[in-house]
Amino acid sequence: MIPERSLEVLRAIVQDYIATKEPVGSKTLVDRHSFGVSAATIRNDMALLEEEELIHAPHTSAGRVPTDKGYRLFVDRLSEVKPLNAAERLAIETFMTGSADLDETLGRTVRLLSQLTNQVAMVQYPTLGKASVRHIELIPASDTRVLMVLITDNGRIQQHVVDLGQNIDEPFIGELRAKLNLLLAGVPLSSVSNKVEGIADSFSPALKAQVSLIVANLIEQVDANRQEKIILAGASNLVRSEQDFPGSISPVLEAIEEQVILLKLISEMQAEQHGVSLRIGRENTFEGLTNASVVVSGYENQGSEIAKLGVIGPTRMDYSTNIASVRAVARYLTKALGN
Amino acid sequence: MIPERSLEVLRAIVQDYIATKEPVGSKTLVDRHSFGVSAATIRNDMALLEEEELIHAPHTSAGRVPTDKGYRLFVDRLSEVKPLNAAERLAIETFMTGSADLDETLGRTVRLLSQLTNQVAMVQYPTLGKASVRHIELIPASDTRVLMVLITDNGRIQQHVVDLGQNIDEPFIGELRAKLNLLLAGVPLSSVSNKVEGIADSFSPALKAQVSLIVANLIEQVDANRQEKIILAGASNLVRSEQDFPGSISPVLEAIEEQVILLKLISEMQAEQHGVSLRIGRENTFEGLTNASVVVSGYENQGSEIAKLGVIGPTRMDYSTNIASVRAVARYLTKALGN
DNA sequence: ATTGGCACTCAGGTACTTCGAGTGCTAACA
DNA sequence: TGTTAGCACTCGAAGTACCTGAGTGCCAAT
Repeated sequence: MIPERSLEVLRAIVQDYIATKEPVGSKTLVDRHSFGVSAATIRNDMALLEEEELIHAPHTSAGRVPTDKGYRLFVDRLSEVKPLNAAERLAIETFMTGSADLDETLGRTVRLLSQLTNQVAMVQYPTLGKASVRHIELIPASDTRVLMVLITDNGRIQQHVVDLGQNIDEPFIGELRAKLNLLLAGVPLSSVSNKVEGIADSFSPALKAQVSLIVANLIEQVDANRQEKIILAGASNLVRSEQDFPGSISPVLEAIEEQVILLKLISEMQAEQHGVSLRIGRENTFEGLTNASVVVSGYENQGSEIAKLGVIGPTRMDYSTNIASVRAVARYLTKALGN
Repeated sequence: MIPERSLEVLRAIVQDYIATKEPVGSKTLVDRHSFGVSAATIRNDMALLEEEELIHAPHTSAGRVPTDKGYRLFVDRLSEVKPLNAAERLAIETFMTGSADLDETLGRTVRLLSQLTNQVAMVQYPTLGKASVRHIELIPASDTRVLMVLITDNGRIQQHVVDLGQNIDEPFIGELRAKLNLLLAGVPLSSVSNKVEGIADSFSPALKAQVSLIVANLIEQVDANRQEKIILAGASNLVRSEQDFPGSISPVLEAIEEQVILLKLISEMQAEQHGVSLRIGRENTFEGLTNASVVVSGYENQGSEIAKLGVIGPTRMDYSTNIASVRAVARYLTKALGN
């Protein structure tokens, strides 16, 4: 068990290092904080912390820097989530009001989050996993093409154009639309492909090909929607904290440009405490993110989590405020989606 | 008038500098190229080029580097557009086939362009300026909300949800849909707001409020669509060429994250030769882009230019291949949109 | 357990030197 | 007139040496 004062020393090291970017030594520590003991005593504590691999000295005659493990202990046991100040709350309020459109709401959210944290912010589009079909619309969009619109009960709307390769028979389209809606209204997206299986059989042989085409597209669309999407903002913030990344930030930038990586990362992260999930440094198994930390929180609609949002930055980030910001933005977004 | 051989020297300097990233001196020049004259003669030519402000010496005892003006003369008069090699053409072909959806097509295009050029690539969404209405659809999306879909004759589809604040009367929606389509089919987007002006009067007073709401939303949507949009890819390429940006790349990244700046920039650029438009270094009046070059080309649908695409990189970029790539991708995109 | 004392380490800064690629100029040459 | 060889000069980059001081670990005393 690590004694109380040693943990206080760790907290002080993390805080000072985040604030100054400088490795922090025993002397600076005692006069910046009032421990009531001498520098030599602090040194003993530091030796203990080093043994526990919570801190680490870049070289013999330098101060100490927290390790990933040190940061982890800090956020889990030593840090408090800083409440946002009035200005920040105001920024959130004004940023989030007055947008009805999902695209715009999420766009604003991601920019807000990146401004608030000075990190790279990401927002995942709502997954359709638990959603069900509210309505399917088929609209002739040209001589041979039909626009298919899929509306889900969480308000998400997806559209896709299907080219039938032959002239459209409007009454047929109407009939198909009616049948599809009868069959699928209220059906969870996950069961759509089962439900529509035999539908082509109820049409005349001449039309079967067209029905199959449209149905195949519908299924593809439902599936494609499970393919999730992420939007980013504030990549330049990463460059500003470049010196925090040993080597180059290039791999980091590449990783965050690759949606697949981010989606995988996000999906692996389950809410821990405060409703926020963290990955610190090497806890990220992804090549290129081993010097980065990720802060993620879920946001909800109709009482269940539909997607996540968060920030990515150097391990030397201000966890307290970033966790607070991510959490607050997630809550406001949940609220905004409530309408 | 600058003599022929001096221009050849300039060409050699630009090419060598692009290839090596090193300021190029008279000696290296003569043994890399066969000018048939001595280094001293080349030095005389260089003195001339320096007087014309086409090249510039970073310091007294270093080689020369092209100025913005030098690059400009190079691309205007000395460079040939390199034809793409087989592998590149293949990459374009495979990348662009098999996507019907506009979003996906443009998404692929921008990634393709960034891969091809190793620069930051951008693609502007088609403007609706010259487009006209093909069809308007109104679909109840919940008890009180209506999904409005606007289809334009260039195949673009926009949707928006309107909350009527009261329960929906389906026959009324049907009537309004019919009237709107009768009135607006084939009408250019720019005239939509004029056309629909009096439409509310043809409905009973009880319904006027709802009609006005929907119409207002329609107009807003048409206008909002004139607000253009750009997608980017390959920001990490910028970081890889970081040393080409004196000071920091941070302002460059900020500039390209700011859609408004890019849109303004793009709109100012009119096609020059080869159908491609260039801005080199300080020709970009935007703060933060004064060390960057921009290569842009328009792409077309139905015979008229609908939007632009291009790349952004350091002034020390390979203009010949980048111009070729931008032009080729623009053409393929035009072709892909033809279907 | 805490502290003062002390020898030790080592990154980073400063000062100095060397090296060499590249220059501009001049005088000679074709 | 254009070209060339020769030469003195410049100056950044790289190497060397040295110093400084923040920080350390350890020990003996409290």
